[in-house]
This record gives sequence, C-alpha cells and structure tokens, in this order.
Amino acid sequence: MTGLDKYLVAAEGEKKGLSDSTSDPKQSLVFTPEPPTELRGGYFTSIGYDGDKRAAFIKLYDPKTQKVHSWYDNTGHKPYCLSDQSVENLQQNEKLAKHPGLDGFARVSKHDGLNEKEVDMTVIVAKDPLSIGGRATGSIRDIVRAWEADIKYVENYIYDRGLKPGMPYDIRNGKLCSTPTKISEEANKSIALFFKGESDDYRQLALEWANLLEQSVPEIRKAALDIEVYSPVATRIPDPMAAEHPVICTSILGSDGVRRVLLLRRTGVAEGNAESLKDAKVEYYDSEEQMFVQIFKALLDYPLVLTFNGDGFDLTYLWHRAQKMGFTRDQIPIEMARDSALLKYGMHIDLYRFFFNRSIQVYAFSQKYRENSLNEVGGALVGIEKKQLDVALPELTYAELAEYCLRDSEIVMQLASFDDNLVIKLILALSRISFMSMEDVSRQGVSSWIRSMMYREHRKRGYLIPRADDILSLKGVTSTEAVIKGKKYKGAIVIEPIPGVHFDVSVLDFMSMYPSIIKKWNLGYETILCKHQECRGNIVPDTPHWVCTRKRSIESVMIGSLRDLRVNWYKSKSKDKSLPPTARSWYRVISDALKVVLNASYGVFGNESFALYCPPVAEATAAIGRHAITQTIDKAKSLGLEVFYGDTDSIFLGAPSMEKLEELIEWSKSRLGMELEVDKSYRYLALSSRKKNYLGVYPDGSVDIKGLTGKKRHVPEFLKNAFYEMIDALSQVKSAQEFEVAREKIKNTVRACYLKLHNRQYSLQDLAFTIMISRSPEGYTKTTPQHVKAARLLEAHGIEIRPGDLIAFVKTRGDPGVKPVQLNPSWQEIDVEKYLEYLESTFDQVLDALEIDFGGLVGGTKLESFFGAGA
DNA sequence: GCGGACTGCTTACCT
DNA sequence: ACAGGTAAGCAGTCCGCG
Repeated sequence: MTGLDKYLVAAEGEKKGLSDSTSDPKQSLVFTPEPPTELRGGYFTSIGYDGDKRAAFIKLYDPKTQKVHSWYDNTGHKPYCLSDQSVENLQQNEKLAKHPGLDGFARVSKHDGLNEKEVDMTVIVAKDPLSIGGRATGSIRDIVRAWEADIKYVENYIYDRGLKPGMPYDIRNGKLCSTPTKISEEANKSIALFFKGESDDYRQLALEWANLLEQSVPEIRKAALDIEVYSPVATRIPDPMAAEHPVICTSILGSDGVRRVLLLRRTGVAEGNAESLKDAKVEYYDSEEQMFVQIFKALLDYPLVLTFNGDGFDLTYLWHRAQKMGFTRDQIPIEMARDSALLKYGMHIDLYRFFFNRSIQVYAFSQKYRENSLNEVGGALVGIEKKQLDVALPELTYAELAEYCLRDSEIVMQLASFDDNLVIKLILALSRISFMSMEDVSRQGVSSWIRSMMYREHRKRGYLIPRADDILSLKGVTSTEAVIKGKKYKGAIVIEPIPGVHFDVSVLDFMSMYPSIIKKWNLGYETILCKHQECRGNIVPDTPHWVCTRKRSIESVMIGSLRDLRVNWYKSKSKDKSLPPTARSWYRVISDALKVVLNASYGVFGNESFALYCPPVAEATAAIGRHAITQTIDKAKSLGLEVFYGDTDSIFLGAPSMEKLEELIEWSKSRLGMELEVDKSYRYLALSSRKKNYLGVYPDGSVDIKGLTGKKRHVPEFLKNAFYEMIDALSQVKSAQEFEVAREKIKNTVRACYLKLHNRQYSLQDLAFTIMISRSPEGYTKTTPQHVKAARLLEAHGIEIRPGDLIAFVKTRGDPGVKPVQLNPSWQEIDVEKYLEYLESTFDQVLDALEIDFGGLVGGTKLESFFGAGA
C-alpha cells in the first residue's frame, strides 16, 4: 500500500461529509493529513505510529509556510525484537510460531558488549508493535527471552533509520532525506583543535554533536489554550474523564496576534465590565457544540499548542466532553494516549509536565519556582500571576470569567516565549541530544533522555542493547557501605568545616566532576569488572573494582564528549558578548541543555529503573570523586593553603595567592587528569560547625546563603524577614571590626521581632509554616508529622488534600499543637514559646559562626529575661 | 506517670 | 523514577526511677 491510498479514502469520506456540511459543521473537522508534497527544510518535531496504517509517521514543520506535514513511512520498516535462538528453534515454539502478530524471521550480527563477543541473533519481526510487547498477555516478549523488546517502536524507527529529531528534513520524490547542513568554519576548527588530543572516534563524535547543536532553530507558530469548566461544587475540580459539566470559557492566544475568548451563554450571568478585554476578541456561543467547533478548528490550525496541564485536564476534558456531545472520533482533533493528549495536526506541549521535571526545575531554572502551579511558575519566571478570584468560578460575570481565562493563556504563552522562546528552544535542544521527539522529551525525565541517547549509539554501532537483568547479574555488586542507612553504596564526602569568620576565601571546584570521572576512567557497564585478566590491576581507589584497559566504553565517549563540548565550547560561547543576541541565546540554551543532561549522567547508573543500571559504575564514580577531593586537599595543605571546608567537588581555601592556585590547578590537571577552576571568591565566609550550611559575602556585598534555616521554604514569613534583616546587616561588614556594628543591628532585629511576637503584632499568615505534603494524609502510617495533623484537620472540614499540596499551619498550645491557617486560628491559641525557640535556633545558625551568643545578644540566656529587660 | 536518651520518620536542603 | 550526605524538628519507644 502506498502512502497515497489513505488520503484517497479519507478524501472520499470528507466529500461525503461535505454534502451535508451545511447542517453539521462538525464534518469540517475531519482531519486529513496533507499529502506528502515536495518539501525542503521541514523540522522533525513529532513522531507517532498509525495503527490503521501500521506505519510510523513523522511530523515536519515548515517554517516558510508555517505548516505541518505528516510523512508516513514508506520504507516497510517493521517492529521487531531479537532472540539468541536459531530460526529453527523459534519455529518449533508453538506459541510463537502461531502468534497472529508474527511476521517472520531474519538473522543479524551484533556486538555483545556485556560478554565481549560477536553474536548472531534472530530478528523476530512483528506486524505491529503491540505484538512484541504491551498487551496484557501473549506478547512475543513474554513467550521468548528477547532482547530490545521493550523499546518503543517509534524510537526503534528513529535509531534504525538514523533520524535526528529536531533537525531539518526534505521530502524528495516521497522520500524523507536529511536536509544538508554544515557548521561554521570557526566551530569546525575550534572543536577540531580542542579535541586534537583525542582518538579519531571521539573527535568524530564531538563533531556529530556539534553538527546537531549548531544548526539553527526555527520559530514555531504557536497558540496557548486554556478552558474553564462549570462546577456546581466550588471546592471540587471537575473530573476530565467524566466531563459532566459544560466548558463555559476558552481562551486561545496565538503568537500571530490572535486573542480570542469564547464564552458560553448561561442564564443569569451578568455582563460585567469588559474594559480590560478590549484588545481581545470576545465571542459568545449559545451552544457548547458551536464553541467546540471553533476550539477544534484552532487545534487544527496551529503547529504548536501549549497548555498547562493539558494532558491531565484541558485536552482530556475536551476529548471526553466532545464524545459525550456526539462528536465522532474523526471529528475530534485530539489523540488520547495512556498518559498524554496529542494532536492530529500539530504538536501539543504540556508545560506543566515540562516544568514539573525536577532536572529542569533545578538545573535549567535554578529552583526559581518551588511549586509547580501555573501561578508559582508564572510569577517566578515571567512575573505574571493568575487572576485572584473573590467568588467561585461559576459566579463570575462574563467579563471576569473571560479575564481570568485569558490571563491563564497569557501566562502559558509568556512561559513559552520569554527570553527569545527559551523553553521551546530548550525542548528542541534536548530533543536533538536525546534523539527523541519534542513531544516525548517534554513529557519524560532525564533518565529516558539518556537511555534514548545511549540506545541510539548502540544501534548506530551495531551493538546489542543489553538486557537490564543481564547487566545486573553480571555486574550488580557494590562493595562500599553508605553513610545513610538503606542506600546502596558510599557517595560523596563533605569536609568538616572550620567554624568562624574567614576573610578572603576562594572556592575551587572540579568542572563537571562526575562526567569527567566517567570519561577519564572509562567507566561503563562493558568496562567495569571486565573479563580480561590484564585489566584487573586497574583498580578504582577505595574499591575492589577494576576497569577495562582494552576497550573504550560507550558511556565514557558519549558523556565525555558532551562534557568537553560544554566546558570547552558552549560555556564560553554562551557568554560571548561579541555574538549577536540571538546566537548567544541559542548557545545559552545548548549550554543549559547539556548541563541538565550532564548533571544526571552519573546518578542514572545508580537508579534501578534506568535501562543501563549498573551499581558498580555509580559506586566507582563516587569513589573516584572522594579520592580526587581528598588528594587535592592534601596537596593544597602541602602548598601551605588553609582549607576551611569542602563538599563533593569543591574546596574552600583561605587567602590563596594566584601562584599557589595556579600550581594546585596544574597539579590536578596533570596528576588527576581533572580540571579545577576558581568558582567564586568571598570577601568573607562565615562557617558554623554544621556541614552544608554557610554564608559567604562577595566583594560587592551580595550574599551567598547555603542551607541556613532562614532561607528554607517552610519557615514562617516573620522569621524570614528577620533573618534577611540580619543578612543585610552582615552584608555590609567589610572587616573584623565592623562586626560590632552588625551585632547592634542584629540585636535590634531580634528585639523587634521578639516584641512583635509578644505583642501579637504579626498576622497569623506571617506565623504560618508551609510544608509540602508528599502523600495523601492517610498515607502516613508510621508517624503523624505536624503538617499531616494539620492536613487531617482540613480534611475534616471537607477540604480536599492532594500530594504536593502546601499545608500552611500555625503552632498552637495544647493538643494537637497545630491549626491550619485556613481554619482561622486565633492569637490566643498561638504557642508563643515555640516561636521564640524557632527564632533562637534560626539566628543561632549564623551567630554561631560569628561567635556571637544569642543569649548574650539579648541580655540573658532566656528570652523571657530579655523581654523583662527590654520592656 | 514522667523525663531523658535514643531511633526513626519526614522535609528541605547541598553537591 | 538521576545519586548520596546533612540538618532540623518531631513522633514514638525504651528505660530508669523506690
């Protein structure tokens, strides 16, 4: 069957529909992919599998026409898995031979890296992906012991055809071919130069990465979508599966200037003041169906649709609701998958899922947002928050409802567009690095990205992708003991801090320490504990493990080359002021994307669910890290440098001369093969005896606070304010003598805070601890922490509590000792003593380091006595 | 019956 | 579904105490 047949059938169907389209506008919604025309430079954004056609299809975005073209596979590629048995043997397996999904057998040679040999395998070809695996029972992978059987079909398709998601493609005579690309002479030369000491393979790989990453990126025409649903009970969020209530408002905001608000007319709703909506097109609908037709037309128009929780709510709701209203599946432009909602025409990116990704939150956005609500993320990244509601949604006037809904889409659009489309570009860069589509990359975690990148390299080289259970049975043993009970192996070390105030401190750290170790030590599942006798002497310090000296591991090459590219090329390019802003911002995106991947590249080997899970690899990495920092500290001391503190890959040095720093850096490079750099310098550093707890003041007076209670999310606002007043006083200190001034200011801060507590001058909101509840309240069976007690009180009042919610509560006297802020506690109930204890311990953390006694500061050991003196 | 020493649980942080 | 290490506060347990 050629690609054209499908379109002919579909076109026929559409014609029939058109004949009575005057009576049913829904017929115009039937999606027919545009036939594969000639195309040049269409970006590979999405991939899917068409079950009817039994073929993969690829969506290409053409920046010139701003349209999406779907290209269906016409190479005959089929799903398969591998077996180590002969064809004859497999044919005798009745269950397999009679499997309705079996298509046939073939033979293939592979390199088995785990067992270090060449192997001949049988390819078991299937008619459809579900026959390989995915059905509850009777999948081929359940019948025979198979390799490569749990790789998603579309991923196999990408790897086998050598495709590069995120890159431009042409369609020539119906064939999909890579658009020829090349990188600048400058990049080519510089990279060749940086990698000249490396092997040819390594340099080749670095150039391949550069080819992927240097390629320019298109701007994609996009729209943000948000819906509001009627709910009879204000506190309950409508169930998208049931879709019982009408969609009463929808906003569509396009990058092309479209600003539409679609409202459903209801009885008894006031018009309201629509002043602020004058730049939007407000449309009223008498029927929900008419409104849906409009929404669906937009979904068939935009190449990229953005939502916040569209997978979990908006698109899912629309899909179920449309079905209830009598739209046929053909007339709904949404494709529901198990845990996502996709579009038939363009792509759907659910920003909630992307921002929820821990790696993205921590490494790409430096924890600027702490919760994953639209309000929090929007407020933190683009400075727009959701519109506050005074009454429940159904009671709003049309104008208020429209404003509220439009605001949400505005935030979504801003989140996707700020900093020159940073987020979309980040997803695109990650797509190129991981060889996954943008849609998949935005929904999955960093371990999937790394797995995909590694699988692709295996396939490219003709390596057999190992089974996780085989890696584990051959190389699953660890030998060190973790400090923390229940952990699998020993991790990083933290150097005992030298308490006190230290002036003129430089902090050195190893650039990408763990990736450097994986590269330098050639770590990987193939090479750790390899089979060769001669390698057994190549011991990982602090462990009995040895590493192969004969063969380079895939992990070493892949992670190493990405690290080297980031450190040597992209980091400096992203800061190069001589570049035009758009070029620089793209370099920053690449650098950030690499950072996210590299930061996780060690951890995944210690994670059971990672496809190439190999505990000794993770253990060896950490052990070498401990060795490196220990050796470096010894060397620093031998150079006469003072070492105040260190954690994992950093050392804090006192008043170092430039020469000595240089010498240490040089030593590290030559003796450890690791690059040390000066990360930061402090005017002074205040250390207590606590690890992971310090305060550093930079020469310009800005302050670096790590681990101190006063900055933690859960502490009450009043304490945070007092804490930052103290920090402010300390930031002005330039010499040892000036601490006396700060001391007086801090004393006043504490005194004021104490008095306000005593005189009940804080609002109860200011006194609230806000702690995230990680499970539902019933899930706590071993102990009942305070925030859970508070959550249960809320539940007793009919307030729904879900994992991830922040519980705000104050501490009260007597039982149960807490009361949620939402239940309006009174000042009489407040346990003032507890708050004073908190005040003391929070300040103590810092004052300890300054050798200021809290008791002394307030004129007695007990705060009560201070109050006596103060009042 | 009560308080101190102890362990374990939970959250939030650091690298 | 990246790892382990650390701080802090509280919950719960055990033990001694005439």
